[in-house]
Amino acid sequence: MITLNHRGPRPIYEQVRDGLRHLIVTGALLPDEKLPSVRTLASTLAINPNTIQRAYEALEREGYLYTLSGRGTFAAAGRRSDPQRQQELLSQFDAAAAELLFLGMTAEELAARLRTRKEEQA
Amino acid sequence: MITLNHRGPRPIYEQVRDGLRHLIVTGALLPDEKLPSVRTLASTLAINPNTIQRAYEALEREGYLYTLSGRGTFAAAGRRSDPQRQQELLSQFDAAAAELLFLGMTAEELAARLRTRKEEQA
Amino acid sequence: MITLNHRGPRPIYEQVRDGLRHLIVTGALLPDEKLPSVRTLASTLAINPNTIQRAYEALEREGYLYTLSGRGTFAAAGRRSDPQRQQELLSQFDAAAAELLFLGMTAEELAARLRTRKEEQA
Amino acid sequence: MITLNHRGPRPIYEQVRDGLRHLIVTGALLPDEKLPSVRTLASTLAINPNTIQRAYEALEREGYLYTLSGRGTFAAAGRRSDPQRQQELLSQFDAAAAELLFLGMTAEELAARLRTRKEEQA
DNA sequence: GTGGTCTAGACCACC
DNA sequence: GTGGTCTAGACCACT
Repeated sequence: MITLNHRGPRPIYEQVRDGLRHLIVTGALLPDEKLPSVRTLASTLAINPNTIQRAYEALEREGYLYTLSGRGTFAAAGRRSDPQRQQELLSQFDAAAAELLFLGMTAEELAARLRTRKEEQA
Repeated sequence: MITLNHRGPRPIYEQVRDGLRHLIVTGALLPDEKLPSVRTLASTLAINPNTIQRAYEALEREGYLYTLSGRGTFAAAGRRSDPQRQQELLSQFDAAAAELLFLGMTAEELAARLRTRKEEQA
Repeated sequence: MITLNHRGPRPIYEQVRDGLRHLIVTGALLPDEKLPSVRTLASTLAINPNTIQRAYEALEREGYLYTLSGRGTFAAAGRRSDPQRQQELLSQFDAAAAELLFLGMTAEELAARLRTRKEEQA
Repeated sequence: MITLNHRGPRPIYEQVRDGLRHLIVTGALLPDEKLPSVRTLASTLAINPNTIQRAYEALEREGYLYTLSGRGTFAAAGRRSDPQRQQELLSQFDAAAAELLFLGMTAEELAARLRTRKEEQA
């Protein structure tokens, strides 16, 4: 489920986009699983269908979703492409890791956390 | 060195704050090392001293800096505890890791990256 | 060989048509070489024979193919004149060239690419 | 100036996007030149501001435009980045060139056309 | 003034 | 039914 914060500066469509992306990359939505229709999700989240549409469109552009016209929207399988996005993620990963290490966590703790994550997704 | 992006929506002071924090947590600025004065850094980056001041204040509030009045501003040492910040960082770490794993990276690759990072900081 | 993208909005028959035209104009299919039958190609590509038929008809209309009834379908030779198509191709050529030059490629690089292309076809 | 075809399958926002991109890459809009405001261009073209906004948004994502908040939208300078777009353009360039050569144009004619293009942009 | 976001409601093509 | 596009009109933050 996706929770929205209507206050605050983050646009709703970004929150929806990031929430859906999270569901996909963590395996909560399996490859080729159908997502709710634009209208359904819109009424579930109590927002306008256009806003959902915008999130779907962004995720399709990024390759996390695909559309079969007239049939619906589906989760894509993982891939190696888009080096730019991968670079951005590695920067985020490094920055978070560096600060966590600075704050006293050990590399072993973080590696263990990685393994847990991997198992959950598998 | 800190690079600023004057275009784009991110406020300049956030970019300065994050850039300085990055220098501190990666060990580029050692504990108790003196930072450039507000005016010096402002002229180096060609921006308003108030903007620098705001970044310094934020980092001092977060505990990454301390100020000795009349002497200057200095990098703090790690090992402080701010559970909220730590929680936020772990979320960022998990999110980036999950997506990188989805995109085909292995947990081993990421763990190796952690070790490299740790050595650079040590 | 022709690769089809079943996702995405482009009709299949257009993809087949463009793929075949590409084989012909690059010399992969020589003039008067026999193309696979509608049924054969349909089963190779795992799509409906009607779709192949539609692509063949379009290419025959454009002059890239000819059909001998009862004998099969054959690649035509070049040097035909369809000023409208040529105009369209020149527009595409100009547009792609302009953007590539804008992105930093040099006219020499593109001219060299033309020569390579010509040699492959010869 | 941009001409729109309201009939036909091409979405209007794509026509606007491609038209503006063409103005930028051919040098009709110089780097850092201000584009008309969303509302102005919308009324000029007699379409809804949201449609213009969508075109501007796409071009900013692609790096052909940049926005200074509250100030306006400006043409970006050429760059080398986005290898994916460059690859796509090279494919279009090759496909158009191959068919033009097949139809009887010579590599010299096309190279001369490239030089003309380059001069116009310079 | 500028761009950015959101809502409401409509129409289309495809299945 | 599905996604995709467009219009109309509103509100926001920033300069």
